[in-house]
Amino acid sequence: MTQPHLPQGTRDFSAAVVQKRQYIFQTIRSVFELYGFQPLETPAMENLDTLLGKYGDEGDQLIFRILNNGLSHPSKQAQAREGLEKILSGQSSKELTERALRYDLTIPFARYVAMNHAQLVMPFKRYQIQPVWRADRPQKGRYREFYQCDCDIVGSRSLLNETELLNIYATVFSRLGIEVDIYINHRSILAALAEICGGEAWLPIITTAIDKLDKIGWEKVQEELSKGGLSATAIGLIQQYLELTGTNEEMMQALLQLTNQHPLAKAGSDDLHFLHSFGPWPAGVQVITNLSLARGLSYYTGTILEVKARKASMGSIGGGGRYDNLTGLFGLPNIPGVGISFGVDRIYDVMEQLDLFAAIPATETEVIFLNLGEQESLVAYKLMQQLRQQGLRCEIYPEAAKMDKQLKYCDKRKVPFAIIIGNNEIEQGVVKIKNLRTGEQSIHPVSQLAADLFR
RNA sequence: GAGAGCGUAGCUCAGUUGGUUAGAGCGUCAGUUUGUGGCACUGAAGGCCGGGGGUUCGAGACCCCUCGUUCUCCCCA
Repeated sequence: MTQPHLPQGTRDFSAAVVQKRQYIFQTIRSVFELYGFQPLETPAMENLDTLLGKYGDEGDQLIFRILNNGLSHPSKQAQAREGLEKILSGQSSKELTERALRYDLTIPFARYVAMNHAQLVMPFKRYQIQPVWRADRPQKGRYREFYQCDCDIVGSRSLLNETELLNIYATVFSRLGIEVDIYINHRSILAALAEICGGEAWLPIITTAIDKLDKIGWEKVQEELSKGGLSATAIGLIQQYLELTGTNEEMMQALLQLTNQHPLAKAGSDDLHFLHSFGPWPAGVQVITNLSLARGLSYYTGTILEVKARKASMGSIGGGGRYDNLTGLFGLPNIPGVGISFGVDRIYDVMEQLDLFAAIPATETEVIFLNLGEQESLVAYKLMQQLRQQGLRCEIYPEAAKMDKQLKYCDKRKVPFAIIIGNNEIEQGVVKIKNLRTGEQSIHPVSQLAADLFR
């Protein structure tokens, strides 16, 4: 018998961790609801078809696939072998796997909207807090099972939606006490850049390269661009683009000059200008135009945003953007949408790094009844139930162990009060309350117990 | 998909250039104290040194394989 262990990249959460995580969930949920979003839950698994092709080639590789059942049945074996050949040659195989664990919450949401649009009141605002799974190699801040908290608005092109999302980010991180930079950029600006560099086809190469600027520096970005086949002139232009600095106002002006008033650049710059007009943001929150922000997911078409914690070493703790035609993938064209996501597991790690959990009130047991024997424990049990009725968190020690041991248990559990009911107390119709913090003991008539405890 | 580090008691870790019977702190259990915790003292239990193979008179240590884990790149929350 070997030691049991967890699947790679997953975790158990002990009581203290769960309470802190719940605090984060609750903060996010309450802000979502404050802004008028309604909850949605979707299944852990989706049909593989629903997910494939939505996240790029690398994303497809990271989808956890679920093996079909019943493959060993004689009637299925030939198909299964056929399927295996497909898998081995890098294709996907319906014969072996037709379902997969969800990779994010956005695509299942798009699937839901496509299926239910007739019933939905547009613009439709939903939030969703559920785990997602990715077959990534785990490392710091990266897990194979983690929670996302998404909120999206579909059926509206208004920039007020982006404004709402920025405010949701600002409110949540302000309430959690995390100082953040919210970076924003616009796909139209990147598209303009690509067109000037030779056409739309260059967009993926340019975006993936410049997205790494902060991490690998211009030299390496330049290398990657030239490997990707861009001309020296184009690379020179991109360099000028990335060197634009200053306030949003200044950057946008320089951008328009650089792109020769390209209409796409103008459109993007107008949007960013609008979003910047909504400050000031809460203390500790900054909204910053970052022209090197690109984001990998290909379905974004408008505003894109990403959140980084200022004082922590951690990748992005949130991200999102506008997509014009996500439900088009499921046969429902022309439904625009915009949404953001919170990465709870990374937010937790950041808060742990920065020691921001101090203020969370714990919900622990307030009273433990000591067990001094069979008869005594029955009396204690009845009293305990009365206190529970009144909302006091109580427990009884389940075994008539030595009092020494029971008190040590109370001590370790950090319970503030122990109640002692033995023969003596029963005969006199009283209970003894011991304050574990001070060591003081007091005698109370049974009828007075609740009143005295709540005082 | 590519690369690096680390696996010794329940936990955190020592363990010298390879050398007797593998250690500490914390935790657990028992006792000092049969109805009174925290502190202290005494004692006990607890290890195939991740697994397999190899080198050697001798391996926790060195080599190979493997599993697990952490981290970096890629990508992402």
